[in-house]
Amino acid sequence: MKTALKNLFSTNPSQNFNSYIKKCASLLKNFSEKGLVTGGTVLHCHLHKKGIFSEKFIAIKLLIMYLDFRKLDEANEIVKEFNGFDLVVQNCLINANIQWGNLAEARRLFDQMPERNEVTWTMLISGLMKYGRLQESMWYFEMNPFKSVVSWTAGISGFVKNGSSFDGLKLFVRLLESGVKPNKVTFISVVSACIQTGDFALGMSVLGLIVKTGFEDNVSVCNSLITLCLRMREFDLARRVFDRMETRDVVSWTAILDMYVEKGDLGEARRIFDEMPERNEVSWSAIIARYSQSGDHLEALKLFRQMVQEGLKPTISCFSCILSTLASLEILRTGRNIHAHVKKIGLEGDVFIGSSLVDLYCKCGETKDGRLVFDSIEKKNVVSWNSMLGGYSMNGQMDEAKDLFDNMPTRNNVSWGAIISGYVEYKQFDKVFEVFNEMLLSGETPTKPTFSSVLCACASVASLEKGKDLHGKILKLGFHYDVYLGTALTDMYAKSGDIESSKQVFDRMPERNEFSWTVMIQGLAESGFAKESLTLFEEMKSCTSVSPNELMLLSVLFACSHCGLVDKGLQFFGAMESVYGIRPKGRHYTCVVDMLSRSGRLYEAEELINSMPFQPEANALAALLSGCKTYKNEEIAERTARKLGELAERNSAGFVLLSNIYASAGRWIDVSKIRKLMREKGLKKNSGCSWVEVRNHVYSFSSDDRTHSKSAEIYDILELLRSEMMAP
DNA sequence: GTAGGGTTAG
Repeated sequence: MKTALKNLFSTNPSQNFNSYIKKCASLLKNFSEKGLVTGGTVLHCHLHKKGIFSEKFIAIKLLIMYLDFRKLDEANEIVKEFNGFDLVVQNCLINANIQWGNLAEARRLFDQMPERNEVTWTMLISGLMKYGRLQESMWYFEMNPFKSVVSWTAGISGFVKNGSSFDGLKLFVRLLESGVKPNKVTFISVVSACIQTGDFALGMSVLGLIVKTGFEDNVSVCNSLITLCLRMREFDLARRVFDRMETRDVVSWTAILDMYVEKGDLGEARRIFDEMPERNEVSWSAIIARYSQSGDHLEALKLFRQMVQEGLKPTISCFSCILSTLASLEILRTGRNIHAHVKKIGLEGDVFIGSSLVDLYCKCGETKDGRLVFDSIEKKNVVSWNSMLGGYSMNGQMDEAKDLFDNMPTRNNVSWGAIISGYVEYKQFDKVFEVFNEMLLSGETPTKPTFSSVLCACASVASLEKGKDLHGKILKLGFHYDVYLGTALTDMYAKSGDIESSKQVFDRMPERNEFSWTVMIQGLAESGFAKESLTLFEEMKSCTSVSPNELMLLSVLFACSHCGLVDKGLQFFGAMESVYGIRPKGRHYTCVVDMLSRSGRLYEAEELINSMPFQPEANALAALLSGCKTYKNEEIAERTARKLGELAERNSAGFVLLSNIYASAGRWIDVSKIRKLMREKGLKKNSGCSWVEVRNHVYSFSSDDRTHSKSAEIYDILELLRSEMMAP
């Protein structure tokens, strides 16, 4: 900005007046577009000093600039110079009012004008279209005595932008009949109408017309043709159009970049991006968005920083994309900075940015901040509602989530999925099935992730019946080829005790990932097929590139423990850190302690506990104690019980185990002492629970309360049964 | 040739 101004100030206006004026005009336009208020004001002062201000050409540019900046006093000064009744000046004022949304004022100005021209009419037509007032706009269109190609195009593109492509195309036919020649802008709008209707044949006949009228060499028309081919997934044709273009602009390059992005060829897209002669915000947005979507959040963040460093202003979509990247990485600090920046430039209420901010705050656990942003979004859409709903749901605020869900203006399958996944995550399984059934009744088709969460619920309550039902629905939709759903089905069958079906689903999966192998190895181990589990683990290691994880190794240790392969188990345990790079957790130690204790290797078990770098789980001590009981080792039992007592001070599991051990030894006085201690400390044992399934509804029962809605009746019947049984 | 219509990303 500074250099441009300096250049201008150093040239003498009288030398080449016309080019000087042109330079001023283009600078003013530039300042206006980029919002550079200072630059504009400085140039205005300069022109005033030189006395060039009276040039109408310049004065209009200044007026537009001040209107853009909303500097009304300055704008009024200029209007006064013209006594206020110049046609062009009036047109500028009408346009400004339309941009600001003051349609009534724009119409008032229009009505009181002594004469109007083509531009006056067109501005009103396109202005009304912009605000979706199609009928009014068409009324003015028909009244317009001038009807140049620009007003025809304003009408066509207005329809297209409002999603009424068909009306747009009808208007285009009328244009052809009227004898007015369409121009490049008309064709661009018409092509975009073809894209919207998805009618490729129509697109091709428009292409024919474009060639016939000689617009096939126009850069912008070709750009829109490339987009048409892309949307119709005619990638080769798109590439051909691109290749035969003589000149290409940044839009052409971005369109072809988008083609590779669309094809999922991120490598080629990146190559194009690096080779592009020029890049703008949209090109950057395209590549950043794709890195973010494909999960390479760090690369997306890197590119975003680079973009800002190169002095480009991120667009709304770019902000929203980078906010969602930050959400995935859970980087709240940077997110808050961007939030502050977005607020400063007045974009906080934007629906895209707002929804991303809601998501960011919720993913970082700050639902309150998320709610504040949500409430500030001006025109909420279903995505914003879903972000807030998902936010509550993922943070376990199910009451808030349900409340929001019930009050949503519109729901889609993502909304249903969000609330269901919350119920699954927070183990309210009866709610899961209730809401899922409601969803099916409403006619909504569940998404793959939704099926996956409901299957997880089936696995958790071991409901084979529901699981099979879901399997059927998944087959019908052709979702069974999906890795995640295949894995979820494998897990569901294994956890519901149908290990054969589980293995069958696993074997038929066209593709397996780390999770698929994990659930199958775990399923086999926990269903008592220890040898098969170990064989599968070996198969995975030798045939795939999947590397063992924490859970798999736990299953492997569990399997070894259950088929008495103590030394093999110890070998795996030893290899965990050195070979697989996984530091053993408490549960791995517990499993090995259990394995040693069961086989009577009590001293080794005790030694392992003592060598642990952190506190053992209460279960590890209990396993050792139970081994001591089996192999009658009073000495170790004594020491272990003391340790368990110490542990019990801090955690209820220890207390429960200790009291169980006392109970099995018949030491009832100690048992009641412990129970009393637990009550005093406010520790509560998680009570056991069982359930029955009646007509698609799961009823759960627990020992310590009467939560069932019909518990009074149930107890009455129990009493009745008891008296029946006692009767002689 | 000062005011009005268009294409790329989400």
